[in-house]
Amino acid sequence: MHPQHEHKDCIANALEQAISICEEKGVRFTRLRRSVLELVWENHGPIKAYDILKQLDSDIASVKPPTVYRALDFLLENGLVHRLNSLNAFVGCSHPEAHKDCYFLICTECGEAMECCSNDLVTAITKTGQKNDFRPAHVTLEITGECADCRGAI
Amino acid sequence: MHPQHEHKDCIANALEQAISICEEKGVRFTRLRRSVLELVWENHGPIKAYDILKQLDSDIASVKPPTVYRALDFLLENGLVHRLNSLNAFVGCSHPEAHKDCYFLICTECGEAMECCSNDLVTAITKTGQKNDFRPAHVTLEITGECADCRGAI
DNA sequence: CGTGTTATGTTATAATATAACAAAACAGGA
DNA sequence: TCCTGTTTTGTTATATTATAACATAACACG
Repeated sequence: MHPQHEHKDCIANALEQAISICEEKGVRFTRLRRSVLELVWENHGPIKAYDILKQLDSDIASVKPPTVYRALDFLLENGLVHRLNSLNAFVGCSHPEAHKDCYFLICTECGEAMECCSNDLVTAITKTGQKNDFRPAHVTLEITGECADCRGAI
Repeated sequence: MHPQHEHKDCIANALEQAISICEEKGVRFTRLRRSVLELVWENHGPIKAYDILKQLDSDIASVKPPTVYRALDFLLENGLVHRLNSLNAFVGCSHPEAHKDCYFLICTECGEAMECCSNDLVTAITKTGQKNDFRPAHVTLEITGECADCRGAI
């Protein structure tokens, strides 16, 4: 699903963006929040809260669930990560500067989640809202299936 | 969100459809499965597994979680209910004869979930799959926001 | 350097879901 | 009918995901 790119670069890039976004918004990008975001990106795919917990635990001493959930809440609120409801998992947002409704192609084979935007989808959803006299606040669109790589590999 | 219709009718209708679908598929629509489907419909909105559990418990003696989850799994597999991932809840499918990808407008005010189908959305999703060389298996599309009734009521 | 605010630590527990095995109900042929 | 394999349900235990509530620490800024 992803070419063999320098993943370190995208982690570094995500962190830099996070720093500048938080600065701009006047919110604190603390060490903990940074560590969590880092772990999310290092994982390179959807990661679960308790897996973050475990990984933090090996670094720092005895981290408890609320610590992780609070950091994740912060990251969600500030558009730095997305939550995948169908997996109870989290992924880094790949365009946090313009964080908005987007959708995910989730491969059930390799577990990767590809973040996408589509104007067609956005307009379709907007129209839908208007037709039903409904004011959308948040969209969850998750498509599970098989990605090209995994299909090819069979 | 829903006109004052005879809700009993739609429960009865849902049960009849369930019976005929199960018969057609050669699967067993047992008393338990029927009770669970009934409770889902009676609730008239998304209902959680443990609420079903509680309600069954008052009827029959001491129902345990697996009982409910197994019945829900059956109903999901046979297209009789949908699962709303963003709520961890379940709703009856309003067109089980043609159960397929559809989406939900979920009002955060009244909690109702409106099931919709939209060809525009289906085509947009299909196109998206093709463009990304991804073979979609299942689509979760849940839009939270405010429905006309609730907005009007303010 | 005090003080209010924001963030983190800590304990406990709530809410959601499944594994694994036992008992029962059912279906279909001998 | 009754045997037998299959499907369903019961039961116990436990895994997984998430939050409430209150204590302590870190920070920001006058």
